[in-house]
Amino acid sequence: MISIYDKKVKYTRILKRNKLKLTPKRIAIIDYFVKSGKYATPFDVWIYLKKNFKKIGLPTVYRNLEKFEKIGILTKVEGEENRFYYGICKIKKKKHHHHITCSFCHKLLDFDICNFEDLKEEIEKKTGFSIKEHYLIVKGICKDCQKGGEI
Amino acid sequence: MISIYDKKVKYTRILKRNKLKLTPKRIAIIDYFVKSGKYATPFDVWIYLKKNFKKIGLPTVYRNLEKFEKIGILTKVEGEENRFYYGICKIKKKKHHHHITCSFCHKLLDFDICNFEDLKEEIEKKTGFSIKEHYLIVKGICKDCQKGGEI
DNA sequence: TCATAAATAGAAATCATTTTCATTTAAAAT
DNA sequence: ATTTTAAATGAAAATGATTTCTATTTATGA
Repeated sequence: MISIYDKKVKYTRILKRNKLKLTPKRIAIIDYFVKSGKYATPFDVWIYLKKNFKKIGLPTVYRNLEKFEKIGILTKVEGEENRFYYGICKIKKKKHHHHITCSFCHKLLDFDICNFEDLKEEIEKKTGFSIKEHYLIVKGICKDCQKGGEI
Repeated sequence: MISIYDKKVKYTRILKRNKLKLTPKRIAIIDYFVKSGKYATPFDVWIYLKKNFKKIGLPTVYRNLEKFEKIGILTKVEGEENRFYYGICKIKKKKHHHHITCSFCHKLLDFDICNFEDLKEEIEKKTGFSIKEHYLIVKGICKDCQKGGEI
């Protein structure tokens, strides 16, 4: 098990390798995701950063999340209501996976269960399409929300 | 096989039954979907209506598409780039189905092939979620675009 | 320490969608 | 057929997520 400190070091190294400058805000953003372990919207991250920085713009958050996705430390997932979520993907490197979201608290989890390949050919035959990609979006109630009312 | 004329009559009847007034614009909107048989964005529909009506606002299209979905003559599907598509669903009444979209021309088709039930329990066990719904989103190249270059 | 390219703030732009409100209209009541 | 009235509409403005622009600031390599 890697410590949170080691994780931060690790992510910092990735920033350097990708020639991204190491700014306090970037460290705070990574920190946020490492600590929470959850998926969050740019707005969520912004709210968190405002506690620690007098000046912090929402565009900065958007820009950095986008860059972090590009270099592979965050994963971008389409969530509820046309909003995008970012998070550190738990599934190992690029392994095919899908997402499940909680309808109450909007929590987002990864899982690597999928049986799409069994269907692919049948769908191609029926629709005439040549299939390139697929996403399975699953919604339900997460463990926490099943117990405790709303959140 | 029902004629397009009969279809229009049928949809008109549904409007009446749902206490929606029969306006020329509503008829034109239904007409559009019956004729084209495709999924389209509110904007697409608006462009079409502008040819026949001097005054036609985009909000009117949005409002009507929303109502038509509510009473069941149209299906709303999330498509590419945060846009929603509406169309007359080919799959019979409320039968479980999914959607496939063309990455080139954004065409959208329904298909009723799905093997999610085989996975459900496994995902619930792994994530702790109680699953309520799922969507399979498939992307590829449609028959037309496979042949003829771009569109 | 300095030079410079990258990062940032703040404001404004975008773009799909929704709301508001005054006007028009379909259809129910007369 | 005419009146009544609730629903439908147009036009403008609001919304909300996201992006772009530009001037200023800052991390970092020389």
